[in-house]
Amino acid sequence: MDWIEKINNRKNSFQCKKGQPIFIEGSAVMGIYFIYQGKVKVTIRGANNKQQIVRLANNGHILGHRGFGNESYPVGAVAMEDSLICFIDNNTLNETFLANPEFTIGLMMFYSQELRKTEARIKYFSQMTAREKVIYALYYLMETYDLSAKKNILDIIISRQEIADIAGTTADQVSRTITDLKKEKVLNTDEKKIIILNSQKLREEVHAYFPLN
Amino acid sequence: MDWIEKINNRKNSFQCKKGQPIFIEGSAVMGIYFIYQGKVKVTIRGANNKQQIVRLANNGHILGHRGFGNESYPVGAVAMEDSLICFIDNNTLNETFLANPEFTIGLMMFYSQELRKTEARIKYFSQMTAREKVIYALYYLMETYDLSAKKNILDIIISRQEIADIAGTTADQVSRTITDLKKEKVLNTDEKKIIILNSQKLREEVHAYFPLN
DNA sequence: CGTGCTTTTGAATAGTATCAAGGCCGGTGG
DNA sequence: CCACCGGCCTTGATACTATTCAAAAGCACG
Repeated sequence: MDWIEKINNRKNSFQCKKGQPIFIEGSAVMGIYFIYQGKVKVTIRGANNKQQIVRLANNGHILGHRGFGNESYPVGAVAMEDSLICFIDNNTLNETFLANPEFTIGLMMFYSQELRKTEARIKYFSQMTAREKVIYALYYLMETYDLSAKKNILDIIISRQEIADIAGTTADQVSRTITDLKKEKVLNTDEKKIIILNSQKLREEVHAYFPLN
Repeated sequence: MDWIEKINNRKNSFQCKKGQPIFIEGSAVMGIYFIYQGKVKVTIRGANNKQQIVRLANNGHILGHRGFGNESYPVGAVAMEDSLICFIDNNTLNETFLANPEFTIGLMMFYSQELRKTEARIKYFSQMTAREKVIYALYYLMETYDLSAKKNILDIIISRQEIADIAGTTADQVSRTITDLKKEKVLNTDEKKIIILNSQKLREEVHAYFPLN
């Protein structure tokens, strides 16, 4: 995505430390954000403050776009590691839209794809078993935060509870499933990091839910 | 939504009978559709061809926008009653985007809101009980297809299975829940139509999942 | 007046969340 | 250096919920 370059002259970036919020659910929309460098989780609160991770974001990804056209952000964003964030205020954004229709179309295509992915996730949540949900969460982590080429290590430190918040289940179930997967030699853990031994097996188990291939 | 007027000069409409597909999941994207008059369900196939309704659409709503920027539609659309559909092909659409930036921005805002709604639904699916899911599905039906003013009748003929496909549960559970709600005097059924007796009660039960109020 | 489809209801089963206890590890303070 | 503490992870037992299967009733249709 080359949006960052297009708006680079107006950049207004800041540092965000691990665990620190970038913007808070329900707060007023000031503009949108891009991640220069870092890892961010986008969350939404449910009943009894149970939180659900609706998206994971990586370098170059956009944040806060759900607030566009609304007064407040429907979701919150929290840095999962020290991150460098670029902020673009509403005025700059609107100017860019009118001056550069192709930029607008590009952003619209991004929305279209996000919508597509999100609706696919609804299917997963309503039809998968707990085991499948956990596997899908791991698969999602693998896709978003590339495995380090050499050792298939998931390059992120993430708690069981956070995996559960992605999968839509409990930390207990995540732990059980990971234990099972270790016994089946599908993955291994080392110092809080997850090592994928058999990504093919993971793919097969959730494969039935994907459209086509 | 006044998009229809803006593109009215290029209109290309056709009739679609109940149960008939408007476009099919996985088929090539030709353009987008608007509903002049009718009721449409947007569905996505899951494992073992279990289908999930991701959205219900009514007069004036847009269809097929998920395909934008992709080769094939990720979802399918089927008429739930005889409907009049307006089709706009890709070329016309692209011309309109470049010629009319405000139209593009308007459509982008629509995407933003759809994304917002869809992500909220993920929360429902991962945290609600079966009873709550059914109530939410009824609530969704009420919001989308206005209750006929006089008698609080849901103006749509819909099977238990279809309600289950919205709620993400089974037809059995829908039947049980509806029976319970009848005993609780919350609703009643009459000749396949659902009559809401106590919409306040319905709202209260799913209320805890909504952001703010 | 059958035939087939949907709805309803019951019973058995499987799956999941919850609760509780124990283990592991890192940090803190004596 | 050791003891303690708190957080996170793991694992077992339990209770509950939901799905599945099966059967019967209702209904539309030819």
